[in-house]
Amino acid sequence: MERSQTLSLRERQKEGRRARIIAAAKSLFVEAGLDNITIEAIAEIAGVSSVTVHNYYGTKSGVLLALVAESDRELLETLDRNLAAPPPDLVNLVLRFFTLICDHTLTHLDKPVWRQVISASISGTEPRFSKLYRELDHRLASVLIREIENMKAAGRLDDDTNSIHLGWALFNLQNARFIEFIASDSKHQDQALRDLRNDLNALLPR
Amino acid sequence: MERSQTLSLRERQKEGRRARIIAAAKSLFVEAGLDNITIEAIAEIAGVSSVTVHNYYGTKSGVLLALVAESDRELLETLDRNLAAPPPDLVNLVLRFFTLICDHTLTHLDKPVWRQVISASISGTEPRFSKLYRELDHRLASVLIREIENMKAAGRLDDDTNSIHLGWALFNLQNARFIEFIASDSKHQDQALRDLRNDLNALLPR
DNA sequence: CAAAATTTTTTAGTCTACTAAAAATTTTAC
DNA sequence: GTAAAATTTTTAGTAGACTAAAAAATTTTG
Repeated sequence: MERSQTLSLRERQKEGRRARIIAAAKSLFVEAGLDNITIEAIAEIAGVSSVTVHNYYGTKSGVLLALVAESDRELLETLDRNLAAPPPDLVNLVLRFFTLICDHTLTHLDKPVWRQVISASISGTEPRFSKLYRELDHRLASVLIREIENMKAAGRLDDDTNSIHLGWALFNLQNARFIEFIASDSKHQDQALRDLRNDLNALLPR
Repeated sequence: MERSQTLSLRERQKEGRRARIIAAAKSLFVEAGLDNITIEAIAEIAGVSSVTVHNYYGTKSGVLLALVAESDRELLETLDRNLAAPPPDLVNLVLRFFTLICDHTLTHLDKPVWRQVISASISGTEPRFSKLYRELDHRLASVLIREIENMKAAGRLDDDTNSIHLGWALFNLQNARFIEFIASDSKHQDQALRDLRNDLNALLPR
């Protein structure tokens, strides 16, 4: 709050509007779902005009994108913090990774909203969405790859393992279960975890 | 054309309109993309009013759904026909499976349209879409599971392999690469195939 | 062939995202 | 404090999905 020297009044006001808009959108989206919310409603709660929302974020999906970008930053921090003590084996590494991701996503937004996010990332209508998601996937896979290399260095994994290929394979596997988890309201997280464990046990040599 | 006894004139006309609508939609979707096509345009080419299109299919996504349902039926037939001679090992089974799916999807619709399909199946806005997709995934995974059991019966696979778990794991793995393939215009099918091969080699014991 | 039943079309209208331009407001710079 | 610059709001409008009800057309039925 003491940085009035670096940011002009105008910039601070803009920042404030931005923050108010995504805060309003977040609560409304979770409350009623993306499709049932109008830009008008967001604008009203944020105390700006609907045209301003458009000028700031372009489209309704643009607002959602901003929401998600924020959440992504935190997820990567969370992973770095909580994967610190590396699990003893591959299966538990992936299960832990999966659990952290599920926990994180649900504390920020709910399933219906995440569905819209994943949906938008695939549809390609909003190229920024696709880009953001590709980048996030890359960063997440990198976390797994890093951990695999740590395990290799610690002698807990065969030396001729290809960390990059294995990392991506495991990421894709858990991501499929993540999407399945998000796509269905009735799918519980512990069930998804069991399914993933079955996947891993069926594939990996013991 | 000789079944005027079983189908009344009215039913045949309805059938005809239905067929004309999805044929019109198919060509228009591929030509210009879902978002750039209006119901009006579909109706005009099909020779009906726009209200009729709504009455028949509900929403624009509903039209797309009908298109996809048709394609699904054919895909399952194709798989049954072409997987007849079972490949010698797991990796080649999955690679073949993947190739058949990619080939089939691209002969029917193009990537932009398939993106909308996958996107709609996840968004959950159109519950029928999600349902159709869950069912298709189930059937596709069942094909893999069946082939795995054949391999087990032929002694080419360990007897204590859990076919169901392994089948789903492999399906999810190839499906992740399929979605990646569809999501990006620049991703070529042979590159996707190489990626999938790397996934499989990294995971499966040799 | 005429009445009844069915279905489509026409008509009219709502809703909301999104856009462009003019008008009003507010910050900034001197 | 005032002129200039930046930014928001107001205003006005387009487009297209979707809906409801009345009107028109067509098939079916006896």
